Amino acid sequence: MPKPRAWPGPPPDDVYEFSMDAEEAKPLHLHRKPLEKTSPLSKYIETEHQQAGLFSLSPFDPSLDIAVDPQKKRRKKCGACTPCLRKENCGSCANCLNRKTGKQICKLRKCEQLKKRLNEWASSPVIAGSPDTDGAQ
DNA sequence: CCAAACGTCGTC
DNA sequence: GACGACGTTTGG
Repeated sequence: MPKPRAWPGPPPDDVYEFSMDAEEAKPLHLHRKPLEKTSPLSKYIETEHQQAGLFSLSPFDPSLDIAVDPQKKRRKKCGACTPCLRKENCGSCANCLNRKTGKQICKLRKCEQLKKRLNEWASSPVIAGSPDTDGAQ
């Protein structure tokens, strides 16, 4: 078994079952922009800051977002944690030294949220700022 | 199209 | 359990 792995790709999802409404059935353009097209990083960060410190409840239902493909949707940096605030890479960590092969962001810039597993992150009721010294596990 | 970065699997 | 490597996704 050279490289069995799990699935080399997604299952037979050659077609989607969503209703092809005239409004959404627009031509697939030339690129693949599923959703969130007009979301500048700056705007995104601002939103995160607000949600992280000003709003306890999300303005939108996160369930709808993950309902699309929770296991395939890639998360983005929160932009509010210390690592995210870092603008330059350290250039000394393994990721920086092996960025070409490792293809990963500098360890010092790795978002606290992304460090957690998708399951843990999805289970977290709050957004960062909760180290929780209870050590539940 | 390319570079950067995330997600998952394999190995130590 | 942590780290490394590779594939894939995402943004410019």
